[in-house]
Amino acid sequence: MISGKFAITIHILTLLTKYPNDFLSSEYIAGSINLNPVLVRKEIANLKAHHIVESKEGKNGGTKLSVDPSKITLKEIFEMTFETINLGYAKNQPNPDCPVGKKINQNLSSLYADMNQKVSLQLEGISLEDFSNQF
Amino acid sequence: MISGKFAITIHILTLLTKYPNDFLSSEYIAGSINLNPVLVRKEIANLKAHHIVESKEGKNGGTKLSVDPSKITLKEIFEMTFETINLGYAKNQPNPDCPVGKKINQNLSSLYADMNQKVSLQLEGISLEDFSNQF
DNA sequence: TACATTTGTAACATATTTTATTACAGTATG
DNA sequence: CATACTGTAATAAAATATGTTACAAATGTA
Repeated sequence: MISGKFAITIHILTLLTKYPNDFLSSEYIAGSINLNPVLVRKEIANLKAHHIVESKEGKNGGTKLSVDPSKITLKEIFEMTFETINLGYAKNQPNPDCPVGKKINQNLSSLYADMNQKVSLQLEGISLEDFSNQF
Repeated sequence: MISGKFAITIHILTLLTKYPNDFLSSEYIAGSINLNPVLVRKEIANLKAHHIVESKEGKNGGTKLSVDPSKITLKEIFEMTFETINLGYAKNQPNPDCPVGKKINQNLSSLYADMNQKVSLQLEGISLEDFSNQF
């Protein structure tokens, strides 16, 4: 999994929104992000799985948006990248004999769930078109 | 830097809140978190720098809260751990000749700033005491 | 048809970040 | 003065993220 997936994905989608009629190659996109084309293709594979872009193989191939950028929000993009807001958990099984250790992850989970809800509400209000218009 | 700093710090502070009259050793705290005591001491060093805990060296030493847990909020704790909500940036200098590459980080920054504001508002409403009372 | 170009994907390599360990000087307690 | 702590640096190990190479399959075009 790529972290910073969201940032990369937004970058890709913004480019596709700017050139809605062209199939952009992963090489071209990678040139704008300054990232390895293979990583770009991996993120595109994810977007394809969510049916928001389509690719054409072979010569003059590439990728283009397959949805209306005014119809998709940053919240959906956020969710497509499998990202969630969280500030970490106790990774090493905390001590179950300690009242705090026993419940810490559960309580953090519920805190993070609330954080995600707040952020989702915000992201829901921003369409890909809105975001792209800033450029 | 420790990631999951927030989670570790909250864990430490919750324990200290539960035993407000004792100096807890880093070994004891590490036992609840199931983490290396040195890492616990590093996080405590940070808390000390923010004057919210105090430590005693030597035999029977340890750490205790030095503030009223009803007076400190998760927002302050969040900020003490130097964490911010962000979903990544273009790390490799994106292409400045591309209108998107040129502004992507700036636009992401501003998006993330809004996210942080939303989250901060939420965390501001939860005191350390509130959080600890869940255990 | 043959060639060039591009996606799709796997396998592997490198770099970065996190987490853990070891070590030991300094400090308080009894 | 022995013991049990903190404080901190140096180092090691593990985990994660990112980059590279390679190549099959697809597709447009000369």
